[in-house]
Amino acid sequence: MPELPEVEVIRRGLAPRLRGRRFNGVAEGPHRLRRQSPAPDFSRWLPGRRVLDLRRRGKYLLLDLEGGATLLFHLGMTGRLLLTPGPPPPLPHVHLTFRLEGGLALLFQDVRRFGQALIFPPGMDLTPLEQVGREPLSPQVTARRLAKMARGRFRPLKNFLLDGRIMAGIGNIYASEIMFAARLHPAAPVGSLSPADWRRLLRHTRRILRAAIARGGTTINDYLDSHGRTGLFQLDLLVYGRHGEACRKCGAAIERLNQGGRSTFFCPCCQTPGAEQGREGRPDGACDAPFDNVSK
DNA sequence: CACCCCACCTGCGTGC
DNA sequence: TGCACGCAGGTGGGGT
Repeated sequence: MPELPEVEVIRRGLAPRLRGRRFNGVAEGPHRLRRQSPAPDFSRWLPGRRVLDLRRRGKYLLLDLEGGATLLFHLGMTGRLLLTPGPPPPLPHVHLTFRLEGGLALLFQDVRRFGQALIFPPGMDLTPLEQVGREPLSPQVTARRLAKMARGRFRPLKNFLLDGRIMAGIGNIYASEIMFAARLHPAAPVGSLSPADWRRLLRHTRRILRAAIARGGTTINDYLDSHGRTGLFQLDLLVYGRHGEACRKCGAAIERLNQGGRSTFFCPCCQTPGAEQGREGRPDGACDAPFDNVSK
């Protein structure tokens, strides 16, 4: 579930309440996450240590602890980090309960258990981050660099966007939204994009990620922030989950495509392969749609 | 190396 | 009502 914007919203929600706060202890649930440190490791490095800062890398959330240890979280598809002021409520699927000073409890709840919670002792490499690509919201990513990484490659644009080793943090929802905004077809071989395509793609990537953060993320089914609140960006989605509905720009029916076992949503009219040049300068809604599309 | 595919889980909506 | 099936925001390991 949580992509870059959702993890960033969680980070911003937790940071002011966790900074400077000491961990007391940890309790495990009956089931383990896909990757989860053994309880003795948490017990060794958490109790008595203060949280110095919270960082995000891609979809990973990192808590820097006093003394140099790092607590790393990944929320997988359905993970939540909930901070409760008092005794934690008896919620289902809570796999870790971190107790902090002042009576706070940080709960890791995850229905599908694809999430990760790992403690790294001081000085140890954060191995999960080694493969994480550059931050799309940082100047480290440039259109030129993306074009270079795509040169000579034939993989579909959608797969390229979802490849976290290239740009970190883009998931299935925002990939579709970004390609729609940039008017690029999800199956387009990445090596075929022009420099202008890459500039447009990066510009919309940043715009959409920032807008989603400002809206508190996207809640489809499960996502809640650290206060237990939903996001609002689902109201701004233009293609994701809108299979069969009318494109908001041209009226054509949004289509669903299966790429690598995952759904991609796109407008067959606005995102026609190779049609970009011919459309420059034309207003929205002026693509050559098949006819029964300005409807509903 | 580049790329594909499935496994890992539970829950929910749909259609028969 | 019940049941089978498909699908869901993520990685990561193994195969071609």
